[in-house]
Amino acid sequence: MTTPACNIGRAAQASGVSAKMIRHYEEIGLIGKTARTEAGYRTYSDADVHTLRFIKQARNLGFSIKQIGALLGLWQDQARSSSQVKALALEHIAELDDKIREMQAMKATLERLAQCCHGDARPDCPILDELAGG
Amino acid sequence: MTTPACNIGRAAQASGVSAKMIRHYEEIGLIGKTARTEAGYRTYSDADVHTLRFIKQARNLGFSIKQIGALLGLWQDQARSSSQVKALALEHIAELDDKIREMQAMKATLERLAQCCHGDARPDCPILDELAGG
DNA sequence: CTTTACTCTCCCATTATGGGAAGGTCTAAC
DNA sequence: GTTAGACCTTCCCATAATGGGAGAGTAAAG
Repeated sequence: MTTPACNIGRAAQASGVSAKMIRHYEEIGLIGKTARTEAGYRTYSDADVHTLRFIKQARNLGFSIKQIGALLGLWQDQARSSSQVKALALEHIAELDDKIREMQAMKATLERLAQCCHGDARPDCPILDELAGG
Repeated sequence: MTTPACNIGRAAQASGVSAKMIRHYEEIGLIGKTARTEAGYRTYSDADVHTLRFIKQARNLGFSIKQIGALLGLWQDQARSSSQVKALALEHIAELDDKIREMQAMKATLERLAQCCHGDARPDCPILDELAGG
């Protein structure tokens, strides 16, 4: 039962990862070296495409490439413990939370300033005043 | 009244922008070409340092370099209208909001998955199942 | 003078993604 | 059979903002 293989273009379409990125992931070692035809074309089995979809999903959730490498390792490790996976997820949740809070603080400040700014033809502006250290 | 001038190190300390970044901002044209001593050392007037502090404040609020370029232009333009400044601020607020919402969505999904994951020594894990497209 | 602290310019790295060029290959239609 | 168009290959460049470090010159203080 030879697994049906496909080109990089088809793998890209099927996984949602661009061909450019698939090559990149191979280059940086996130995925193993891909099988090639005699002519040098990369070929992807269903399992390969599945891996790419996994990566895509993880990227959609904001995991970094490094984290995805760890997730892939756990995914393929039958002896993993779910606590390891959960730890990675919680770590990422904490990162997201930090960034969210940082941005919310920025947004709150900007909204306050924008509310104070009359926003008409006159030049005086509390936003610029704040930036200038007023 | 010659404005007291200082080295890049002092300007960095006084503005909160690293020397590396100050040079970079000059290179990309965010700030004008800096005055030099005969030996080639950059010198910064109080006004220059003030500009750097402005940039630092804007960075703290998450404005991009491009946006800061626009803000600097308005700051130095006596004929500006506050509506122009406000528009930039509102644009940036909208960007922040998009990113915040995106991250909150990621976080919500991850929290849901993490809650479902028992997080013990067993290998089965809904987080991996989700990434694998379960 | 010599040491120490500073500065200069270059080059490289990061993170994730894409654009584009120059050239080889596959396929379908003629 | 040949050819056009779609696809693939590698290689280089670019983005945004920041930093590290090397090698060489300069400033200031001992």
